[in-house]
Amino acid sequence: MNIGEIAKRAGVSRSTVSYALSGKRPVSQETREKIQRVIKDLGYRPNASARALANGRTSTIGLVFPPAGNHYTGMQLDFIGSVVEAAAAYDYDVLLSPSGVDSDRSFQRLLGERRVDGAILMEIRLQDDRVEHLLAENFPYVCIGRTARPDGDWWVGLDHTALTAACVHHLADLGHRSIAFVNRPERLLRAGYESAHRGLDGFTKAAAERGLTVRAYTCEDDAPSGQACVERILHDVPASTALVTLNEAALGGLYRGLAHAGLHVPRDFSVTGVVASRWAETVTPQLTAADVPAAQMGRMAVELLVERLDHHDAPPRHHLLAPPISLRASTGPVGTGSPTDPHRTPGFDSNA
Amino acid sequence: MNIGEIAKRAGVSRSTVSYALSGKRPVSQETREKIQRVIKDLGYRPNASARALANGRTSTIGLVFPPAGNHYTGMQLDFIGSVVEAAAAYDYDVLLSPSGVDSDRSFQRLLGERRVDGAILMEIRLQDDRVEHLLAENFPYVCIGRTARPDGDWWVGLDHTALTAACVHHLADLGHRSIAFVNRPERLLRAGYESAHRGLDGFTKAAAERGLTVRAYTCEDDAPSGQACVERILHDVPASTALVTLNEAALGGLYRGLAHAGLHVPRDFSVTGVVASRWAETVTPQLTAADVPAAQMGRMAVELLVERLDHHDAPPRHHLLAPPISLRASTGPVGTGSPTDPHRTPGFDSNA
DNA sequence: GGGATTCATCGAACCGGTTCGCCGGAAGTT
DNA sequence: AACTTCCGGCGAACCGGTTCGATGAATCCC
Repeated sequence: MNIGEIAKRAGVSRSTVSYALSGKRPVSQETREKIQRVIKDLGYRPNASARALANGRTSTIGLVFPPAGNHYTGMQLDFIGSVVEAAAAYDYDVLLSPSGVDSDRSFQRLLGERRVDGAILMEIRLQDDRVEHLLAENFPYVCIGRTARPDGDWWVGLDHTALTAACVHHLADLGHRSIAFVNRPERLLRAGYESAHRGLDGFTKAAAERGLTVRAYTCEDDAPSGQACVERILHDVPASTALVTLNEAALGGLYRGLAHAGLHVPRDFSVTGVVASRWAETVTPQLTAADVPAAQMGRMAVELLVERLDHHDAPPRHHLLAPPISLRASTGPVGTGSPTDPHRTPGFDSNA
Repeated sequence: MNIGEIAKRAGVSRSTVSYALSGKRPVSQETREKIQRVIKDLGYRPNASARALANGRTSTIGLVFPPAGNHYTGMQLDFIGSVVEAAAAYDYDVLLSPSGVDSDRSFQRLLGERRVDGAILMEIRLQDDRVEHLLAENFPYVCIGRTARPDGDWWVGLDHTALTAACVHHLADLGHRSIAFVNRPERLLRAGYESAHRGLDGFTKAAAERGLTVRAYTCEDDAPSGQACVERILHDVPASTALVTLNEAALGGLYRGLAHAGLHVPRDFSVTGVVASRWAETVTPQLTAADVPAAQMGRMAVELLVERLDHHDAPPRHHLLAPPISLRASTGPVGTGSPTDPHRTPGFDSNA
């Protein structure tokens, strides 16, 4: 069922069918209606590959995000969902590419073989070879996150530096003097993930400003690691009374670790960080956090990309977001009781 | 940069370049090397649209899942991740389509315009018009979930009936006599989502067998709704001592609701259900649950689809999974104390 | 040494759309 | 009546690959 078949049955040429569909040249009322009737009867839809080949656009955007194996976080889910939804509104499909680096086969497929018109990159690194590559190729893209040189680039990002600093100030204002930082996995920090780096920077600087005792940890993206991380924190600095985290996936484990140590949140120990509100509200007590507006960021990324695709010479644009801290229930003033004096029996989780 | 350019620079015809690349006809060592050198120098990669047009296959599979707006669950994330990863192993890309029903524009784009070679459908309904449509069109697909008529169909699914029944028996064995069921949102139940229906069936039948007092609830896919749901449960049947849930996204809220009511899990109240292990381990105490092997299911779905694509006349296959209940820490024998006698102060979550 | 075989390569057609240039006839102008 | 203008539609070329049949040279066999 192709355009030739439609043309034949409508008794016109292929080009006339094409013009009737695209409207790029006038077609008489009469023939247009005849063509549309045939199309409807046969349930014809133009072949996407042929169309893409002819006009050089696939109407597809690539969403590049690191591979699984390790875990996905809920925030990534929010990004994916909002990107897909926003793209649909602009009549774009979304192709998923699980690539962390330039050299990935998947990345080459997507771009080299022109499967997509443009790309949205997630999990940006400060030095990101994917970005360098796209820049060199002049391939349209938008980053969710920003590299070390964000000027003249297309991105939508969070001001992690400001956000973690705000968390520190919030805790310092409540009287906390010894605070831990729970980062993303060490592997990601080493690889130069921007959120991990900028978050750590903001934390460190703000802590120095306030003269706090701090210690930074890395933690895998899962609950058991979060629990283990809290154990390390309390072992290293038993006087710790609060933590700031970027690690959404470990959050449940952090809470569990504190509960096992007999520490009540927020009475004995405060927890805050940078987390999507949807997940911050999942834990009990609900997390006081800088809410990551993941859905909004996904939408914005699509909007920027569409703009870039529509106007090939549009000047670079970006959005830097710094949402305020939402006060929920996981932070409070430093308690008077010793944190090693549990208010309830540790180890109530019998098979831990 | 196309195949003609490569041919010209290598001093051969276009067809020779094509054969050198595909290996479908022998090409002399000498010319092959020359061609490969030129290709490498120019960084050539064949255009995917042209290739798709010529050989009628896009090397892309569609992943059809309901739109956002409502929330995505973690389980869906696991499916998406594992499908993408498995597809990559077979050299397929994954195109996301946020469509719940046949009539969605996105669905029509994907299939009618032949953007994909096959589709994987998520969130199956007992009567699913998408499945009917694909069946009628003889379009290759695999369902994650099964319709009311699963015979002769391609799918990988969970035996929700058996799983919820197992949860009931587990609780009954522990002495629970009054159990609540927390289902997915009412909208989904009405729409005929298979997990919601089969899960409810299994729950109801097993409860009848064991002569238990039960009550079933629907609950939106988020924490606040979970909390509200627990309040309803305790209001309706104060003597309830356990619940079974299919609602992963509400889990955190269910726990919070119990905590607010002063009920300790598992001493005063047991919780179990059907949840991916990754999320079951997030909550404290960790959830005793039938672990949804989402990653495995995603892989299997891709394998089935690839088989179907490779052998167009392959007989229908499916996998029905019924993972055992993983005993963690959220269920226990019915306590001796009255459940309305809190062991700790309710409302400790100060801004709830 | 001539006919059959093998091998590497080429040219042309095709996949299913889009787009450009052109043409024939009706309408409008003087 | 002859000349321009306008409109609707047609045919051919093109996008960038794949694939089939044919061709010519080298090799083999009796």
